[in-house]
Amino acid sequence: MATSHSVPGETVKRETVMETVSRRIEGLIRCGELRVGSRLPSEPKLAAMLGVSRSSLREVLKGLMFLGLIKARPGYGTYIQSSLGRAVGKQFQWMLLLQEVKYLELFELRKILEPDVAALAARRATKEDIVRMDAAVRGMKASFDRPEQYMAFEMSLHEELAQASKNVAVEAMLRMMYGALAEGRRRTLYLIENFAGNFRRHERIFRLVAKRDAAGARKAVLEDLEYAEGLLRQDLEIRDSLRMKLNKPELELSAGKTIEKKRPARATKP
Amino acid sequence: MATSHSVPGETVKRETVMETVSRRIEGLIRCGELRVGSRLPSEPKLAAMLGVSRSSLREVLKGLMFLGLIKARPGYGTYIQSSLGRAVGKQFQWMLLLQEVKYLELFELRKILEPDVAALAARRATKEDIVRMDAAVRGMKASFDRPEQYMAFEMSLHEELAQASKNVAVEAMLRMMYGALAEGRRRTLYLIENFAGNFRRHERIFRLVAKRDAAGARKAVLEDLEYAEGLLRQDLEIRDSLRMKLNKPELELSAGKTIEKKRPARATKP
DNA sequence: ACTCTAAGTTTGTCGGACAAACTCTGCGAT
DNA sequence: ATCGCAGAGTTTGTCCGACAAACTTAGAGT
Repeated sequence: MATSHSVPGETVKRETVMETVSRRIEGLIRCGELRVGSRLPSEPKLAAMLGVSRSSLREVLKGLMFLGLIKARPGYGTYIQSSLGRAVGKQFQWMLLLQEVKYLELFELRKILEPDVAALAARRATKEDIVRMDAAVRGMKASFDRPEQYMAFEMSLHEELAQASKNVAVEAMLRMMYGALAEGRRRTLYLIENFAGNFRRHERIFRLVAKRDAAGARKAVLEDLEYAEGLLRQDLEIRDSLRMKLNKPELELSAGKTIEKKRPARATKP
Repeated sequence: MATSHSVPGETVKRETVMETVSRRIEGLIRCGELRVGSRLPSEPKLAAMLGVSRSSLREVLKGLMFLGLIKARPGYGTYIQSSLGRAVGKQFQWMLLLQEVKYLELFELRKILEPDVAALAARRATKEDIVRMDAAVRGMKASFDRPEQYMAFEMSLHEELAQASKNVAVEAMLRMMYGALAEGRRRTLYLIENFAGNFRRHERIFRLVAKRDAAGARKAVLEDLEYAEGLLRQDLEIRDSLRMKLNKPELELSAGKTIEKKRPARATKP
């Protein structure tokens, strides 16, 4: 690498429109003109204000949409969204998809984060938080025969715990991980042969948090994670030994396959 | 697709082109057609393959660029990037900008993550990792009179520690935090009156990691973080008491005075 | 063998046009 | 007076075509 020695000419690196517009919008937020919930001017107006074309502006807005910063609705407008929306953490999903991150690495991260989060929750959870956690636990108990519903309630319990930590940064981090883990959890779902045991561990976590036992909650979470990690290791070993490859290519790059639309088929290139 | 008519009562919510294209590209990655370093077909070709216009495709690609998944260069092409590029973590910067996350919350997160990361690094760092960390420490020692350079070397040390943990997920998380913290660190820079003390704590961390003393490294990192947190609290108190407002609006939204006939005046009632 | 020009490819930006989706108003019926 | 519904108006979604800018590559010239 070492591309830092580009001494000759000091490559000016002209600012692209994307950077310009992004910086201007950042300026609007910084000076208080825009905040969470604010409505942006319509695209033609904003484009005129920023001195760029609507096409270029739209590309930037689309980028901000992917980041979950704004949300646009036809006929309504574009609004600045709370960053805790569901869009947070797409990057981690892509990393998993590209196999840059292994599931076991995510579990190691969980073992670092979640015990302390539970400890924070034990100290800071409000009565309302505890009520919602209780609802999640009851939901789990009533869903032993519906695995997907059970997992949904378990995820809900984890999210409530994150929220009870009263730390938005921690909550955002956990949301990222959970988003990435969602698929993995679906794959290991069939491995949970013992719902009663899983439920017992989670109920114990909830009870300890409700009792404000930070140390106990921390320990209980760690135990649960180590059990789940064991399941994942089993799953990975099975997959490794079988080497099953049932990937169905959805689209080949080398084929000029087009989607039929209501528009007349364009003359495909030679 | 053939979603021309919708079944009453079942809001179909037609899939937008953005979702379609994003899903198709995900499929290309999933089936192995695209991987890190791969080159995407040129925009006109890819647009034809996916059956969408280049404009729509470009908006999606721009979104993926904001996520750091791809990088485009004029006259060269568009390539799938490693997620560990610098683009990871923009979301956290926006969250900070929108004041949804407080700096103190980030420090709480750091106190959860970094001690364990240092412990991991102490166990897993390669000789090369240690050499690079040593270089960073030496750089710090030689930059007492150049604050910005000193901070750069300190940041480098933190990044090397993250890399030495040999956990990409952990590394990505830390990179996000550091990206968001960069601005905050710049603001608290003038508060570091004692570079020698700061250096001593960091050098101690490095020595413990090099000695494979995981427990010691964990404790040393926690101490450093608590010292830095103290500095941040001082800074915040000063700002709070002064209430300095020197924000210069870069652009007014209400510039368009041509709207006279009807003022929308949406109150955005809760 | 080297340099520089030229062509070709690819992304960046622009402008306009129309469709789709939504909000809001106002009219009419109950 | 209240409710329902159609219409107008606004805003985003998608498409098309064109040109500029930036880069790669190949070839001509020295």
